[in-house]
Amino acid sequence: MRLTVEHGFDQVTVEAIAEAANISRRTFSNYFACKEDAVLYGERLYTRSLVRALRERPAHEGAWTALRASARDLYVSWDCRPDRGWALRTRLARKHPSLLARQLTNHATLARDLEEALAGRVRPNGIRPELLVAVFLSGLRVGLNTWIDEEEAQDPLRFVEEALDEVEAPFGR
Amino acid sequence: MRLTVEHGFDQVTVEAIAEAANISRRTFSNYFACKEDAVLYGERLYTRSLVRALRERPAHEGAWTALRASARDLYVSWDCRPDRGWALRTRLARKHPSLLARQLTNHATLARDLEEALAGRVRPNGIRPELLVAVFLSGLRVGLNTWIDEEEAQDPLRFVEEALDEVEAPFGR
DNA sequence: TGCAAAAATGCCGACCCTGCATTTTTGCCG
DNA sequence: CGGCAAAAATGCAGGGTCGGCATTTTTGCA
Repeated sequence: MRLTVEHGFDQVTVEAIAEAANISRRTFSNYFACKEDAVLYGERLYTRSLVRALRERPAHEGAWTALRASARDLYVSWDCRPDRGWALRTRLARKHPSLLARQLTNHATLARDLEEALAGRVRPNGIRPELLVAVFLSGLRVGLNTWIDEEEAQDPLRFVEEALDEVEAPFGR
Repeated sequence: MRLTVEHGFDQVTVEAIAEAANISRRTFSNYFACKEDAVLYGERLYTRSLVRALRERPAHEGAWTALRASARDLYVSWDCRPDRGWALRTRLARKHPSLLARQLTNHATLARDLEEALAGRVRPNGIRPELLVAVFLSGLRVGLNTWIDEEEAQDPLRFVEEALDEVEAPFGR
């Protein structure tokens, strides 16, 4: 991230990252498939935390309730102080297609993991897990994007909750 | 697609594609940024058609109605006979992360185009276009995936409509 | 202390991607 | 029909990425 901020993502070579980390070019490849993965590594950690948070919700909670609660839990577990790096990474991904692509892939993986973690929970109207998770992640994503668009000024959780309310509400229900 | 089916996606080099198409390696790059783009080119055409279909819906229709109708319109414009290649490509993308990544990127582009094409339409409960489109595309994707999981036996539209009904229904609305 | 497993490294070949200069093809006008 | 400018295709070279394989260095532990 430091090198990227200093020189721009495209200018940073894997070799430079390896050197800055005092490892060989080859060793870098033992850990990351590409530059993109290295930059997005932090994101990966968060997605795992989210899945863990969901698994740890009480078993009696419904799927949707548990999903929303796990987002809150994760946020609280950061002491309600979101990682600045997170916003930085997302801004970067907006500018660099290759990063975005990798981020989308991570998102897809997260979706599958969440679906799995929902096993056994009651779902609104029996909606399929894939659909429920997709709706949830859409809300999460749009909420966080809004937060970033607002220069990260306020509480990200607020924006996320708003977006989730918004997907919950429509269709004259 | 032919080369991919014959030798496997990973084994096919850009050079081989160029040769099979009787163009030079360099010319390939003038048209596609990478192998993945070439394979997914057909998909790109469909997404464009979908956006066009949406634009051509009567202006008085609400956003959600227009979205659902445009999916039907597109399907009908294929004479209700879905492209076999489409299923083939999606199956391929399931196995190859690099293809999946590219497909997800295309999906993101499609989402932005649809949001734009929704301008001026009334949206359920005033939900943001990003969210509405995300919900719609989730339904579309899950529906089509279901169709593929069922060996493309039945009418894909049926699965799509079911999935869309499903995202429309929950949350006790 | 010694040694086997794990991690890191070096080297290399195959490929991908792009900019630039050059050649070929096209489209069209007089 | 010939000529010509624009567009398309090509060749080439440079800089990167990725991954296999053999080798060396570190680690963890009996």
